[in-house]
Amino acid sequence: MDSQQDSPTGKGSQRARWKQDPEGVRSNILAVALKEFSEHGLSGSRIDEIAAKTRTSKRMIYYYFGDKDGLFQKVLEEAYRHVRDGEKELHLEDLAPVDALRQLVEFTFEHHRRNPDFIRLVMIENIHNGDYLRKSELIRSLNQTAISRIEAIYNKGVEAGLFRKGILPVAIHWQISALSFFNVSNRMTFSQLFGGDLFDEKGQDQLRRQIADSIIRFVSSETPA
Amino acid sequence: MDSQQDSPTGKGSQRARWKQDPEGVRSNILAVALKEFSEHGLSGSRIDEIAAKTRTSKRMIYYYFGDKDGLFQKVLEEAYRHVRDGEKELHLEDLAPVDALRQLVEFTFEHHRRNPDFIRLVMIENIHNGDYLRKSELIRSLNQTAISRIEAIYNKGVEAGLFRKGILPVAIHWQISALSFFNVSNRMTFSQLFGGDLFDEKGQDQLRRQIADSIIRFVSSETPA
DNA sequence: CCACTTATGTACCGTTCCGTTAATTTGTCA
DNA sequence: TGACAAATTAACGGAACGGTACATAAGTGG
Repeated sequence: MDSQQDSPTGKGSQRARWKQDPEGVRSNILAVALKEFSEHGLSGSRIDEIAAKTRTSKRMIYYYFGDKDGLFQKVLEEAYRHVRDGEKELHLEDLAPVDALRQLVEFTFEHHRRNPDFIRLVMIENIHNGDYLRKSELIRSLNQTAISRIEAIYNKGVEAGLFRKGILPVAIHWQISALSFFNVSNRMTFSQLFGGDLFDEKGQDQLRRQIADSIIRFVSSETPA
Repeated sequence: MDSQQDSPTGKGSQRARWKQDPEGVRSNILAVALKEFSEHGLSGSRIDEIAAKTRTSKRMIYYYFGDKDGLFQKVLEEAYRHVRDGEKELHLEDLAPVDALRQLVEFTFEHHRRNPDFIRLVMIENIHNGDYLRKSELIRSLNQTAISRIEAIYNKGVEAGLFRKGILPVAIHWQISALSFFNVSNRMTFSQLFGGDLFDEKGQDQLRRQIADSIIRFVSSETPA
């Protein structure tokens, strides 16, 4: 969720020191809209409010994105891309299966934790029955790597006799996602109902290790130390 | 989310065959509003639309609930009460720790699955930073039983040498909630990104057993059969 | 430097939507 | 049965909001 200062169209931009800056305006709108949507939801956000926080005018939003739905659609796509990009920092190829899995779980946990805007956007998208995701070819293509990454680790672990057979990689991914996602999505209500101890810095460290343990135990053929 | 047919004020009602029916109207509004809010969110819902689906008029909503926020507040409280009531069916006292825990997990999983409206309401409440929950004295009081129920099972398990020490009951509850909640809350996006196999009847049966296994393994001192 | 496309700002329109005003009907109880 | 409170209806006001019309500036290619 940084971007934005690269106004004069970053990509090998031949045209420097311009007054007009389509790409910059576009991405500025997207950044503001992401924040606004993730804060207030789709119908809770106001186009006028978004426009006001932009460096440009309301007219530009309609010029580039057509309407409110179109804007939300693009915001969602941009957010998915940004988050999936972040996951590329992860390199697990030469780790032992158990270490790789622990690494993956803890990374996912932290990654979600650092991107609450994205999480909230996905919550909102789920409230809208995934309608905007459905319309996006782009996004579906970004996600199969998550499964194959797990599959590689899992298969390696099974071959080494460390993991038990018969678990679907997608089920492992589901469980990792669930725990990492819930940690952000339901923080507000959970901490109000059951106290905030799990969510301060120390609590989160414990939780992160704990869910990594949990996932490892889940797939292990024996109890891990 | 049944209720509602008990119009002539259910509670040992002395006044039968009435034309006016305050309690009936009130609960009819709440039922319609629950559905509407859980479907469209707080700002996405229209008071006029709710009123239209009611057996009464818009004015009555304001008469009984003040404004939109007040209505949402009461809907939330009502939903929590209803769901917590449903949990009273559960009796685990005389089961062995492992069986009790499995029972509790599978029950929670199914219970969430059967109450998607409630789940969606909680998602919405989280998007609004838990503001409405915060204002409700009522709700907080309903929830401590969830923790003590787990604590009883866990302590029994530890004493019997079946469970390992050093886990917080609230962390166990957190994990059960996360898995059961995510299963409903993120169904739309998850199934679109990774396929729907986990969510048909067979997939859900497997998932339910699987997460029960997972929780049990998590607390166990040894690998379970 | 001119014709044409792309980008941007201003002012405005029609509708939706929350909430209210004012009056009426229904029931209570002394 | 009549005074008073509770419940309910119909119609409306006014602000908020999504979207557009129109004018114009900035940039491009010939």
